[in-house]
Amino acid sequence: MVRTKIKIKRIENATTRQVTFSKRRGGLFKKAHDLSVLCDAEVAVIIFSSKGKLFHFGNPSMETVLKRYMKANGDPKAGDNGSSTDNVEADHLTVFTEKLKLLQSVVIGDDLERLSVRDIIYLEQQFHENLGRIRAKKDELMLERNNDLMQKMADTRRRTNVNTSMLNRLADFCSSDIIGSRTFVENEPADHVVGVPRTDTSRAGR
Amino acid sequence: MVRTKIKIKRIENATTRQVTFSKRRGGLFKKAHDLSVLCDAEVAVIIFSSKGKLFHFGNPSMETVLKRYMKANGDPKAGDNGSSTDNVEADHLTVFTEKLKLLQSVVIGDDLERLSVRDIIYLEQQFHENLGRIRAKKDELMLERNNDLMQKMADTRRRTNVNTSMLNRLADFCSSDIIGSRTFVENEPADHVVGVPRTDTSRAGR
DNA sequence: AACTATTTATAAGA
DNA sequence: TTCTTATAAATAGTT
Repeated sequence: MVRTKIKIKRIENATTRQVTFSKRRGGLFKKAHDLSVLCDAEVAVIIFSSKGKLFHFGNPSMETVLKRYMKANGDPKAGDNGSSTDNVEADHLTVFTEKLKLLQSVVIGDDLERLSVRDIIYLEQQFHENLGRIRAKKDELMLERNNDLMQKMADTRRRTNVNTSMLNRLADFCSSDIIGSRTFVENEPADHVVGVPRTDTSRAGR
Repeated sequence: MVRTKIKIKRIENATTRQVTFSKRRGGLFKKAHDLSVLCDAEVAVIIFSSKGKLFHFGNPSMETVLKRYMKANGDPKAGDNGSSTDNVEADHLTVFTEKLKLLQSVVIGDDLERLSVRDIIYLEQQFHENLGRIRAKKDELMLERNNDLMQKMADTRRRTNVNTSMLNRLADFCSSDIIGSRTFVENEPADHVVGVPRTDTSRAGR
């Protein structure tokens, strides 16, 4: 985000992690507060630090929001509650995160320790195939996006050139016998084109 | 925040409020996710829109964080109930199968269609890293297994040789002057050794 | 804790 | 809704 861009992955250095936690916790609470005020929403945020310390924010209050959540979503332990567990639309990022987490747990957890050679070869194959699909999809997306960009640049250049030629004609017309012919330069060379960035599937092993 | 700075107070225009809600909800979930990953924290966010619709985010899961919150903070209504359903350790093979199924759904399902370029690059990275771990683990396992095998073969050969030499001595003793010296052949050449199969981690990126 | 150089989030407009 | 863009806000690394 700032002096340098960082990857969203666990910060290894404990001090840095603690500082970042403190800063971002404050930021998250502020965002939660702003959202609840601006949009008249009820919001609760619960955070446990890696050392187990609890922080929370609730508007109008933790209890209000949690009770409402239990009612809407079904308290897992507190007995029944009519019907309404599936009208919840989980956020897309949540779904994505849930799946990734599970994926991590397959490999990071001790599952890997307990697998047989046959299982692990199967797992390797699954990951390999999926990686291929993901990369194909990525290339497709990036190519698409680049085509859009090139299209836009072409449009811009065309418009610019039209303007330039009009200006030139205007200049010719106005000043042909006063200061001689003076033309405006184009502000873009004709071959200023964005190439397709290399997505380079062969380099996979970074 | 942008084209103009706004005051943090309820947005009166309903359309604007709805649009802002949608944008900021996404932003809040992303920040919550980033915090949990970067700082190894457990985070839950619950949002009710002004029209009563529920949205939530939880890492590692809503339930995990909420239970922990109840325990830490004292659940106002549901009295404690230590250890009921969550200390059950499911069968290992079942867990593994479940996880693989979920893994499939990440990529085979239509999730892939809905991902942004950023998400997909992240996903690629995850798969790539995990594939590396899996291959390393596989190598380790296979090497280990091979060492075991070699050990066993060496033992067997040693025992065989001992037997052979005993038989030879017995034969010498019993028949030295009946049929002359006859020795038993060893049943294995000395350099019959199993090589380590190539598992080739350099091939990671295809 | 304060400082900034950057990145990220986002309000308004299309 | 989704995209674009100018600008505000958040924040990583540094002091």
